[in-house]
Amino acid sequence: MADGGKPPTPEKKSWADVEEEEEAKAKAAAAAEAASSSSSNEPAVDAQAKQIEALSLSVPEEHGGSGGGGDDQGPPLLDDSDESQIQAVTSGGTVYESAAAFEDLKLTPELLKGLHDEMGFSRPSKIQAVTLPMILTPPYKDLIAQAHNGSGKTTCFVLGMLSRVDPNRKVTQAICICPTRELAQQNKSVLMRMGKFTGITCACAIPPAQKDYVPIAKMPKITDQVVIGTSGTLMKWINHKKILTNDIKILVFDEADHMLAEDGFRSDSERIMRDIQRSAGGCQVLLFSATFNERVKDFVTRVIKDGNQIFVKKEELTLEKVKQYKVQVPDERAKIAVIKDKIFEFGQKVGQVIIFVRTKQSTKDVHNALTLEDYVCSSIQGSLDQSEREKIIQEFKNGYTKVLISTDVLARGFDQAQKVNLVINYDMPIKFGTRDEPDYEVYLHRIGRAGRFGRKGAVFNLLCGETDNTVMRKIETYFQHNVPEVRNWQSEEDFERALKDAGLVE
DNA sequence: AAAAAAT
Repeated sequence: MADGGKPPTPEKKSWADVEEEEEAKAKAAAAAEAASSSSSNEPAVDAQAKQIEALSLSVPEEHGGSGGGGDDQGPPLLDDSDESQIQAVTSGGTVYESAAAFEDLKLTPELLKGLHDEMGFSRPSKIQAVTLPMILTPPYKDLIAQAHNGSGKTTCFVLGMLSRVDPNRKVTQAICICPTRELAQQNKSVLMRMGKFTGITCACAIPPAQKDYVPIAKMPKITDQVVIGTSGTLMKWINHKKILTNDIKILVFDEADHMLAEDGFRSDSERIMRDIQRSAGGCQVLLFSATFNERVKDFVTRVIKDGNQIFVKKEELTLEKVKQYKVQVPDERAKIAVIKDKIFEFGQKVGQVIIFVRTKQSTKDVHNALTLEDYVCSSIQGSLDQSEREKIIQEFKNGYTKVLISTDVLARGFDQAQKVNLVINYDMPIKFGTRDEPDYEVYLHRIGRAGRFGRKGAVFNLLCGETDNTVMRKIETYFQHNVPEVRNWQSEEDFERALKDAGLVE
C-alpha cells in the first residue's frame, strides 16, 4: 500500500548509484580543473563537488501521528506526487545510498520505535531518504539542505541529533538554533516524541515567562543531551557556562537561511558556531530551510565549505497543493469586510486560518476590528509576554481558536498538525527598507503554513493599490507561477469557487 | 519605516 499509485521504481534507484565512483572522481577532478581556472578564489566545495542526478521530491507520506487533535484522518493521500526536482551535490569520496526505509539507517531499536509507534511514520519522505544517510554516515559531513515546506525537514535534523547523541552521557551533545521561540518549542516537542524511548532529554533555551524568571547565576547547569533554542538565550547560557560546548557533536540551524542572513541572525549564529568550534574542536553542522536566496546561498556555501548540498530551484518551490489567489480590494475597510464576510463564513468551515500582517500594531488593529463585531479570533506577535504567547499557541494548536492573526513571527516553520489550510496575506511581505520589493522567502514560508505534508490549502493575497499589485506581479514572476484572481471581493460565489478549486469545499 | 532575539 505504501507504493499505491506510484510508478514502480527500480531497486535502489538513488542518485548515489547512478554514477560509478570512478566516473564521479574523474568528473570531480574535471570540475576542480574548470573551477580553478575560471576563478581561483572559488570555494573548494564547488570545485570538488560532483554533480549528481536531480531527484524527484515526492509528497511525503508521513503524518502527524498521535500528537494531533484527536480526529486522526489517517495517512495523507499519495495520489498526485509533486514533480519538483531537488539537486544533491556531495563532497569528497563518500557515496550515499538513499534510504528506502528507516530500517536501512542503523538506528537504535528505541529510535525506530519512536518513529513508527509514536510519530506514526511508515517510511522516509524523499528529503529524509536523501539526507539521513548523509547525516548519519561517518565521516560526519556538514550538510546544507533545502526542501519544500512541509516535506519533513524537522524529522531529518531531529533524527540526526537523536542518533548522534550518547544517551548515557549526561552532557550536551547537540544544539539546534531557531529564529523564534515558538519554533524552538515545537522542535523540542517533536524531538521528545521521536526520542520517547531513548531516554534522551532536551532543554529549551528561550527566555522564561516573567513569573518564572530566575537570575542566570542561580540557574542550574544544563545536563540535557540536546538543547534547542533561540540565539540570544543560547549565547547567554553558553557565556555563563550553563551549557558546556566541548562535547557538542552536531549543530543544527533550523530556517538556516534566516539564521545566516545579514539582516537575520548572522552575527549571533557565527558567534555560536565559533564558540563551539573552539571548545569542541569542530562538529557536524546542518543547515535546513525551504528557502536559500542567491545571496545567502553564496554565503553559506562559503561558510560550510566541505559539506554535502541539496538545493531546489526557486521555480520549483511553490507547493502544487496550495492554491494561491489574489483579491483586489478598494481599501483597508474592505480587507476587514472580506475577512468577516468571506473568511469567517467559509474559512472556518474548512479548517483553521492564519492572517498575516506586517506590524505588531496591525495584529491589534485587525483583532479589535473583528472583536468589535463579536468575531472570535486571537492574535500573536513578539512583544507579548512569553506566557501569553504560549497560551495563544496552545489554544490554536488545540483547535480552540480558529482564526489567528500574526506577524511574521509565525511565518516560518510553525506547524499546526496540518489543520491550517487557509492563509490570508492581509499585508504583503515587503523587504525592509523598500516600498515594493517583495520578500520572496517570507512569502513562500507564509503560504507554506497551509498545506502541511502534502495536504490541500489556499492562500488569499489581499491587494490594495498599485504597490500591492506590483509586489504580487514580482512574486509571480520570481516563482514563475501565475496567481489567479478572485474577480469580485464582494462575491460569495467567487470565493466559494476559489475554495472549490483548491479542493477545500465540495 | 520592521519581525524576529535579547541585553
